[in-house]
Amino acid sequence: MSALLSIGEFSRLTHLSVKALRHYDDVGLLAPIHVDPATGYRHYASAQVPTAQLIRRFREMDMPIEQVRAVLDAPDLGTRDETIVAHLQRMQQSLERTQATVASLEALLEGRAASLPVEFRTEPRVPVLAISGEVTWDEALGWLGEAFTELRATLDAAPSARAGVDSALFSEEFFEAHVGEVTAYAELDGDVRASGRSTRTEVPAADVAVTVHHGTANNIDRAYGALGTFVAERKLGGSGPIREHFLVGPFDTDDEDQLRTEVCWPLRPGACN
Amino acid sequence: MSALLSIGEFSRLTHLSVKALRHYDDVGLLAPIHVDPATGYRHYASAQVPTAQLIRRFREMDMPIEQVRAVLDAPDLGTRDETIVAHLQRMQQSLERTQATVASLEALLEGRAASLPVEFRTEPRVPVLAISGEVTWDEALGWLGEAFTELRATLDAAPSARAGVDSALFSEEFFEAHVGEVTAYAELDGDVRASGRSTRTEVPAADVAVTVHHGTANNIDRAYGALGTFVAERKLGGSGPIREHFLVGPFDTDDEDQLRTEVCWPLRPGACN
DNA sequence: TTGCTCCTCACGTCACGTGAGGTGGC
DNA sequence: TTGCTCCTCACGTCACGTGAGGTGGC
Repeated sequence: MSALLSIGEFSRLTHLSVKALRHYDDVGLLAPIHVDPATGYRHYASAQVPTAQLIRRFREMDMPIEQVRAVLDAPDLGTRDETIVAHLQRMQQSLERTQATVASLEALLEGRAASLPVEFRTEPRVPVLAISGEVTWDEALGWLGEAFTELRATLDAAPSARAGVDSALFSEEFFEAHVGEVTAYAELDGDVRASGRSTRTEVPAADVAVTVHHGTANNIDRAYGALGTFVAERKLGGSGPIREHFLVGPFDTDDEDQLRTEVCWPLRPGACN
Repeated sequence: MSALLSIGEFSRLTHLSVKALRHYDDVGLLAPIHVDPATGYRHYASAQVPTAQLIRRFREMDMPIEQVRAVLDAPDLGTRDETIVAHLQRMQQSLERTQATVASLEALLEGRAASLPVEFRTEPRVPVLAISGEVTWDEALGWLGEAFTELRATLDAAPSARAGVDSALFSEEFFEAHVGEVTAYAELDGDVRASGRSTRTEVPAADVAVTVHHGTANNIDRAYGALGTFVAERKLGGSGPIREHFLVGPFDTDDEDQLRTEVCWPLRPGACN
């Protein structure tokens, strides 16, 4: 009862272009039920129309082909729905990011410079509980959140051991290649037993220029720009990782406007003299 | 006063990767103010930081580089804001499309087949006022809207001349290549003077299978699938453009649920006997 | 027999990312 | 002098679109 359709007919039926159908065959997403061995002609079954319609809808939502395959191959409804919901959440987050970007755009377009007060400081060498890893730009916020959650769980065993706020080191490579070493850490005062990914180590001393960023991490480039410009124009720049101290972090408040992040820019040796 | 920065420093300052900065130089979006002729080393000015931050934000919203360039080069604030608003509207539309897609997904996932009643009909050859053009898939809805607006303006001069609802012909190529000839037309009863892009012509007779699609054009593939499957399984399929009659179209209602579109699938000669 | 449909390469698109292989500056 | 930073190709990615050049089916 299921009729055989040429690729052109199937295209008109499903609203997928012929080129797209050939591509879906090539990548094994939607293979015609029969291919003539002599001519290579593709023949689709009318029973494949619903699958094709699903594919078209998922691709219209920009779901990657690998994920479409995962949805189609899902062994049960729960798995399938999870994949779909995960994609929707990503779309939603993307929209929210765009909206936040638009909101932050106006100040930049009007040329309102973020004239941030800069101070100098010598950060001493301190013992810390730390988690390090190779992290990509896009996953950095999530990675930090998990790392601090883990550090906090470990520190709960010895609450008096913590001597500083959640902090992080970002390697130069992390900024320049958008993938590189990131270290989440908390300064220690007392003793604590490392567990999980966390290790006891030390953060070296450094002369730094410091400014405080107010608000969400999405706009922290403005503080970086102001701080880096300030340092560069005075020829004070050094090398080494950039530090951030989360004076008021996501664990402390749900109000993004209340967030406070200290950005510490490394100075060349002797810059503070 | 504006300091010179190496590409690495500028990267850390602006949060743009080194690779991205080189690319923006290659395409002429953000050129360093100085390039060492001997070594090829790029040197950026700290005064370029705000421009870089703008670029980063626009790219974060997935604005194409050509549009970012247009925004940066905008001769006045009005032009600039127009470009930005246009991009935001596209983002918004994309979101709305996704939401609509999600809504329509459930029926498909649950396998609820659209069991649409199909009837056969012989469409006679009729005189029409028509606008034709090569149209791409994505612009089709907008093109049809403009075409019908223009046809209606012309028909206003002779209101009694119209004999049918807004209709359209879609070439096979339009479905198979997602670009091809589309014709918007209205059947004529009396005389009318063609103007603008519109011409007086005729739509040929055709035996067709017909079903009525309820709701927005985004889901019309379901009617196509049901109708095309019906025709194919009975081996009735012919060639030629597919017709749509907008029984209740966007000019008639603002309620998407009220929309009614007749889809007419061409049959082979003699299929109606 | 003539178009027409379909086929398979091969390359282009977009905004970079990923190495490879090599040179100047401190 | 030794790394380190920076450089330029050349190619990969993703989901197709765009021809080019060629063959079977009605």
